[in-house]
Amino acid sequence: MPFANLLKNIQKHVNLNAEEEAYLLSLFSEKAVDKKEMLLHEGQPCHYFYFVYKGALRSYCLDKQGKESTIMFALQNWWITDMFCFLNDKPAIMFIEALQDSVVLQIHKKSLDNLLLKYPKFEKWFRVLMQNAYTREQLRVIDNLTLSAEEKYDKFLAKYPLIVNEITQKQLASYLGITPEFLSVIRKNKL
Amino acid sequence: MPFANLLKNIQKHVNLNAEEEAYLLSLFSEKAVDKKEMLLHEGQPCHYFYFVYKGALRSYCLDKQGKESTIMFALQNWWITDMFCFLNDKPAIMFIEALQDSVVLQIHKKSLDNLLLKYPKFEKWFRVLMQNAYTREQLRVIDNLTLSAEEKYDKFLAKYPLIVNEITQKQLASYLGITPEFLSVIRKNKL
DNA sequence: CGTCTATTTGAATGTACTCAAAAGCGGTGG
DNA sequence: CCACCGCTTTTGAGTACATTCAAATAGACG
Repeated sequence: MPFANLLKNIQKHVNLNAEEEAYLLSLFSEKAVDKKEMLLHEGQPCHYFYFVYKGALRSYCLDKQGKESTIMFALQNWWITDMFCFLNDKPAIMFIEALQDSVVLQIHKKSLDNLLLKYPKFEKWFRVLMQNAYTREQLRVIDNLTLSAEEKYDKFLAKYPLIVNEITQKQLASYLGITPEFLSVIRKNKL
Repeated sequence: MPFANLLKNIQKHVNLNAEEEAYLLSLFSEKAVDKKEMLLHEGQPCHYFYFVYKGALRSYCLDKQGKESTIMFALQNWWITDMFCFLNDKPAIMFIEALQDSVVLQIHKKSLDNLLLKYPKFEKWFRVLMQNAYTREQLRVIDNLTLSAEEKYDKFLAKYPLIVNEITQKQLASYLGITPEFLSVIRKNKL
């Protein structure tokens, strides 16, 4: 029942009648992604917004020296895309890869635009998503400005205990903005 | 004409008839803030969302050691508040201070809620604000993860040339996440 | 003019990085 | 099922970027 989770997620914010529900679901399609497969590649158009039905994904970007920075991890029931490029029809600046064999429900940018035009009640749902995303990123900025590497690591563990099992140390380091070597040292010092 | 700017700002996203316009404006009130005056103090309820009609504001928070971190600067026609606490009716974790003698147009959280309920078309306006805020913060996270202090400084100058004139070096340093002393060195090396 | 804060400068320090080598682990194919 | 390959993790030495602390100078404001 991939769509049950999706509906539940959206109905937290909007009450839907049968017609709206049917129309909404008609816009999503299911897509399986194998572990290590890329859902989005830097430079490609970013046409889809993804709901994680099952599995785990990661978005990251590369700087000019080839260093990876993880933007976010997405577990079950999370949404993920390269939001800036999705919203502005720009070529992607990020990669999105599957950390495990996963299943996503994807909606095309045009479909989302149509949805919001045809049924403006969905505006609220999307607004709340953006609100939450904004305040989450703002907290992350503050943490990056004020915390030491070790404190950032501790906070990540406390905030996202489920994510830690799905990712490598290198991926976590690239989310925290430190080197994998140094994260290794931090972990050793905890023992 | 403080309200003309406000209207123009909102009408970029929503077309309003006379009734909607009148209702909207009835929810805002004008407030003058002197330089160095606080619009919001940590721990206080954060009931208002502010539109900068004139002047310049800054939001920042203090960590446990008393170190300031600037969250954002807001010039004319920008919006500012402690968004997380505003949306969730929590006590503020930030301060908002006037950098110059300023005038803001403020709307109460309850008024905004009523506005969105009564005229759902405003959802789109607020959604777009949140979208832009989100993608901006995400870029800032990426910059913090990938750039050196000097690169962050250069990027800030390029992106916000108008802000630089309104703020002290200490305030800029606390936005970039470096010490004022080190920013002084960076600047000296440019000459 | 005097006071308070911001900025500059420099020396000593620290946190985290780079580079390199070894060990561990997971997946793949024979 | 084991052996091998590639990637991740560990470990350590040397280094760099940025901080801390302190003192001197400059600027802003009443």
